[in-house]
Amino acid sequence: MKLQLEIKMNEALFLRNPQGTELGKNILKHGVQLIYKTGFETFTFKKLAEDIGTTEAGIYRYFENKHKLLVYLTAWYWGWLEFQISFQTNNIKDPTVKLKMIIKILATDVEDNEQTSYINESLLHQIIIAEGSKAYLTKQVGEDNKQQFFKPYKDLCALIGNFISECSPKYKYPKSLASTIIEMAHFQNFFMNNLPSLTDFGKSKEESEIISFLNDLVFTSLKKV
Amino acid sequence: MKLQLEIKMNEALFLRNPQGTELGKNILKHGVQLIYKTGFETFTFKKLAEDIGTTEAGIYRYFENKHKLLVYLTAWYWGWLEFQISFQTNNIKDPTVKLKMIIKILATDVEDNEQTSYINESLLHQIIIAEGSKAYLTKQVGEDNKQQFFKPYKDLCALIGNFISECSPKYKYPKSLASTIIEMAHFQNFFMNNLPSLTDFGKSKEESEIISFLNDLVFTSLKKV
DNA sequence: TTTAAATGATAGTAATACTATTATAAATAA
DNA sequence: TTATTTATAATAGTATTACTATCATTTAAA
Repeated sequence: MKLQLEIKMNEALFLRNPQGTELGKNILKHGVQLIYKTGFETFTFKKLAEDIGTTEAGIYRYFENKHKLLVYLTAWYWGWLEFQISFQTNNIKDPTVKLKMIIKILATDVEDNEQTSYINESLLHQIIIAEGSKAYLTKQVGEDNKQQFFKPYKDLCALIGNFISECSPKYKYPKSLASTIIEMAHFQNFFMNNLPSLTDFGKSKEESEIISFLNDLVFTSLKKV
Repeated sequence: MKLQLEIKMNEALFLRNPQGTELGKNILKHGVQLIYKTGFETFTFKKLAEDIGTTEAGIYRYFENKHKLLVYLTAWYWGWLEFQISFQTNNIKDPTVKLKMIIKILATDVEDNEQTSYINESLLHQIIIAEGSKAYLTKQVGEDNKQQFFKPYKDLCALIGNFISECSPKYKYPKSLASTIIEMAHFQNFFMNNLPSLTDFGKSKEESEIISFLNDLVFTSLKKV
């Protein structure tokens, strides 16, 4: 049995549902590849169209502009990740164990390059590390937020925050600690690979060290006071 | 006595030293204002030229492109901040007290809008919060790093890392904790104001709470094990 | 089989991100 | 003081980006 995972996306993110057509899926697939390859700044719909073998106008029928595409991809990623987490931590009761697993999932490169989906999650994970913040670090963040574009991210953050509170009901900053974990799982990875002196992992470049760092950070904070 | 603070900048960041001429200073001054107002994405040299009352070509004589200007401003900011820190924590011996002060400086909005300098540090601080990461979240980060564009940021991080090690010599992740503090001082502020459910400060919107959060994060981590 | 939906092909516009040239004003050195 | 460098202004021009519009054709659904 091969099950195609279709993540329900916020309809305001696109003009035409890209998950519903061939061209749409190609936009997502090649979009991920091209953004990964060239970076978001130099990525254009024209280049993407050439890559796919369609026209610029064709892509504009799906996405209003490249910012929307980026927000779409990040939303897709967070939705996908929450699914991964709920799947992998299913049946685990101990919130401490659960939190540890979440940290590991967050900070581990996605290798499982399953071709089930039109989106290469491994590349998308790299995109989120390097470009993800740009989805909200804009002047339109308020508008975008009103339209619920960041809901998957906020949901994940809330989920993690709840486990933190379960672990340590008296801890005062569960949500901020949750967003810190998420952001740092990515930033420490980016730093390790690109600005290594900002981390303690520059030599080894092992993501396992990032996991240790985050575990230390979280579980000393939660040590029942 | 009114002393003009001139921060020595990496020469590869500009074509002509903007701190040395009137137009140059205007580019910095109005550049900060305009980036603050419109956001980095919609900011262009043309608009900046109109603002200043000069021409696009005039600005290109100082900066190769807007990315270089952003990197310049971030480098200036980190240089300025390190000066602020070394000034304000001078004569303090206890590394714990020092670290606390640094966290406070990092997470406190710059209000002191002194007109000594052509750069409005208060606005620049806001720019760093919202746009700062874009200086290094690019495909050219490796090149830019080779040219030492991020040295002021790395120096500050090293400085904080050293205080962390002084506080707690056995702590294993001083640099990563330092970069986490720096980044989170800004990100939690951005989240608090724009995506409040990612923090625990959405109601109050008090930066003092961010400081408490960071202090808790750091000093539980450093509790002599 | 009709009709609608999706795509392709082509064109066009305004703004962006630059480069180049030439003239002029202001500061500085001889 | 004049000569000369340095900084700026004025203008023009190009390639690319970020779109919008139109119409023909293919594909799929009713």
